[in-house]
Amino acid sequence: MNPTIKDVAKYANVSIATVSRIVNGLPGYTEDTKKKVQEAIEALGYQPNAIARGLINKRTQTIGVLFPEVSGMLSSEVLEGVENAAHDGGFSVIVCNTTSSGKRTVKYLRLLQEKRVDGIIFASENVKEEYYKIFQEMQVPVVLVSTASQFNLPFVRVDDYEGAFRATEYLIQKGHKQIGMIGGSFEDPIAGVPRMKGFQDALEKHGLDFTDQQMTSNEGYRFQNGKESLPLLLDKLPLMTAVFAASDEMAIGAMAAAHQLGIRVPEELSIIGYDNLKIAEMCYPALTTVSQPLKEMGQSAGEILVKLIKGKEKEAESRYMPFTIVERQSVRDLRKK
Amino acid sequence: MNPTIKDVAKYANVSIATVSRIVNGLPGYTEDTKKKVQEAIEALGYQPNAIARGLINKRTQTIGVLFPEVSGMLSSEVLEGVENAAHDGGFSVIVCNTTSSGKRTVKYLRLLQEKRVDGIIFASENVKEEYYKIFQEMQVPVVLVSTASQFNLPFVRVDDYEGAFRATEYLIQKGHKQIGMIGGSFEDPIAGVPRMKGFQDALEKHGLDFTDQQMTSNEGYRFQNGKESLPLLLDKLPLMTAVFAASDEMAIGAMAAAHQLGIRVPEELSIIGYDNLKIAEMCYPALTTVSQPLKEMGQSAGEILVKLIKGKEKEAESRYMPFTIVERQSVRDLRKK
DNA sequence: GACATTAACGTAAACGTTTACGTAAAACGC
DNA sequence: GCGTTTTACGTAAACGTTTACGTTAATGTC
Repeated sequence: MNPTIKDVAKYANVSIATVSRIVNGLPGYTEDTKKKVQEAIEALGYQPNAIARGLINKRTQTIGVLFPEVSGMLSSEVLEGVENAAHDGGFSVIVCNTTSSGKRTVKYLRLLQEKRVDGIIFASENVKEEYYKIFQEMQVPVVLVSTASQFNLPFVRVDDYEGAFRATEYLIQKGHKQIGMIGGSFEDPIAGVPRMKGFQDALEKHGLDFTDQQMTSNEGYRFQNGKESLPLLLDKLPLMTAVFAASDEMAIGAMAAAHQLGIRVPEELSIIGYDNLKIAEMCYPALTTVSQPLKEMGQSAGEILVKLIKGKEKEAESRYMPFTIVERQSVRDLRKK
Repeated sequence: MNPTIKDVAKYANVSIATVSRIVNGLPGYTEDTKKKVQEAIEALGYQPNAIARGLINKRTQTIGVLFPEVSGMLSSEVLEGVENAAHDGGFSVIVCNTTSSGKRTVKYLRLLQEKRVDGIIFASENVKEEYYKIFQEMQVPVVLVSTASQFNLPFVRVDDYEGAFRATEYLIQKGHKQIGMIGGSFEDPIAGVPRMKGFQDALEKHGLDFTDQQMTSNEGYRFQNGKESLPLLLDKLPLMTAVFAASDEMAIGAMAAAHQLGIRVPEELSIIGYDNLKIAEMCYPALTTVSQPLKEMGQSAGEILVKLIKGKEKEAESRYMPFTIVERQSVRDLRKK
C-alpha cells in the first residue's frame, strides 16, 4: 500500500500535523525537523493522497470539460488549449463526450457533480435551462466556449456574424457577384443563424440581392453535408462563381463535389471555409478560410475558469477572440484576368 | 452546501448506515423505509460525494490517459474510443497531454498517482524504464495503445510490420515496380522501424531490389515532413511511379508537393498512406491507405483496462487489431492501360 | 411458550488528510 | 529573574462516506 502521512510521521518521529505543515509549506518547524521529515518522505516514497485532501479542502483540483464529440477536429484543438491552461493552473481535466445528446449531458453533469469538480468548461452545445439549473446547484464556475447563452455565463468565442460577414465581403472584393452559401442549421444559434445572417447582410450591404435560393441549410457541418449541398446550390444558382461554407469540413466536401463534377477550384469556382482546421492547409487546393484560434480559445477558457475558481475574479469576464481570414488557394481573384 | 448523507438520515429519521445501504442497493431495510429515504433524497437533492467514497473504497472510478498530443487527429480518435469504453464501464477519464517530452510524462504520472486513478492508458509514446517503475509503484493496471514495450504490459495495436508489408504488396500488385517510401524515424520502434522493414521485405519478396536510395526517414509524421520528403525522393528515384508514406499526413503532404510540381496523382504518381484518418477521404484525390481502427483501438484498450480494474481478468490480454487497405483514388492500376 | 434464527436497523471506527486549539519550551523585555 | 510573547510542536476534530459489529424486535420451530 502507499505510505500515508502517518507512516512518515512515525518514521521521522514527529506528529502528522508537522508533516502536513512541511508538505504544505506552512510555518511552524525548525530546519532540522524539516530535513528529517523530507528524508522520511524520500525514504518511504510518500505521495499525499489527493482524495483525502479533496475531502477536507472541498477542492479536487479537477475540472470537467463537456464536448459534443471528442474526436471532431474542432473539439480536439479546443481541448488541447483547455488542458494546457488547466495544467498550468494546477488542475486536471476530465473529458466528457456528450455526443450531442441531451440525455448524456445531464448524466455527465451529475457525474461531475458527484466527483466534485471545481469548475466546468462547456463547449459547442446549446445551454438548455435544465443544464443551467444544474450549474447553479453545483455552485461551481462555468465557462462556455464557442457558445453563448441566454444565461449570464462567461464565454469565449469569435463573433460568428462578423466572421461570416467578412468572409462574404472578401469574396465580393475579389469580384464575385454570384455567391452561394452552404449554411448550417436555422436551429443553431451559434454556428447556424449568425453565419447565415452575416452572409446575407454582407451581400445586401454591397448591393447584391439575396434570395433564399442561394443558400442551403444543413443539420450538421460535416464533409458529407458540404458534398451533398454543392450540387443543390449549383442547381439553384447556375452562374455561381463562389461559395461560402459555414465550416471547413463542408467547404472541403464542396470541393470534393466540384472535383467530381469536373468543376475546377478555384478557376471555375471559388470556395471559402470557416474554422481553419488543420485540414484546411492540407487539402488541394489549400483552403482559404476564416480562422478561429481554436487552441487559444480553449486556453483562454481554461485560464478564465482557473481564475474564477481561485476566486481572483468575482465577475465573469467574457472574451471575443479575433478571427482572421487566411488566404490560401481556393479563391480566385476575378478582377485580375 | 450540498446535502450530505447525514442530512438525508435526519430528514428521513433513520441512521446514515441505512441511507448508505439504500443508496448502494445493499439489503437490510423494509420497503417503507426505502421509500422514506428515497423521498428524503429527492427532497434534498442529495448526491453522494464521490470523493468521500473514493477515500474509503480506495477506488476513484477514474482512469488517466496519456497522449503525446491531444489534438493530433490520431490521438483524438483513440481518445474518443477510450472515453466511450470508460464511460460504459463507469469510469471517468482524465486526459494528460505529454507533448512528447519525458519530463512532463513523469510529472503527469505523479499527478495521476496522487489523484489515485484506478488505471492508466498509455498511448503512442515509448515506455521508458522510468515510467515502468512508476507503474509498478502505483499498483494499477496499465494498457498500452499503439505501442508495445520491452515490459510485460498489455497492449492494443495493429501489426505495423504487416500493415506496411501489405501496403507495399498492394502497390506491387497494381503493377508498380519503382516504389519509394516516405518513412518515419529509425529511433521509433513503433511507427518507424517496423513500417520501413515491412516495406523493404515486401519489395525483396517480390524480387524488387531495395536500396536505401528509395526511402527517406523523418523525425515526425506530419504534413510538412511528407511535403519536404517527396522532392528528395524524386531526386533519388526519378522513375518512381508509386510512394508509400508511413502516415496519412505525410501522404497528403506528398500529394501537396506533387501538385506543386505539376505531377498528377494518381496518373503519374500513386500514393498510399497509413492510418486512415478522417482527412484521408476528404482530400483530393481521396487517399488509399492502410486503415487502423483508431476508435476501436481506444475502445478496446478502455475495455481491457476496465476489466483489469474490476479484477475480472488476472492476466493481461493483448490485442492485435486488424488493419485493412481502404482503396480510394490515389493509386493507379498500371496493369490496365 | 421457550428458544433459536433472521431481519432491520443503529453505533462507531476507519479512510488520509487539514487545521483549530492547547501546551511546553524558548526567546524576549525590563 | 520574572512575566510576556513567540515558536515549535502535538492532540483531536472534522470532511462524507462504508462497513463490521451490536442490539432489538420480529419470525420461526418444536
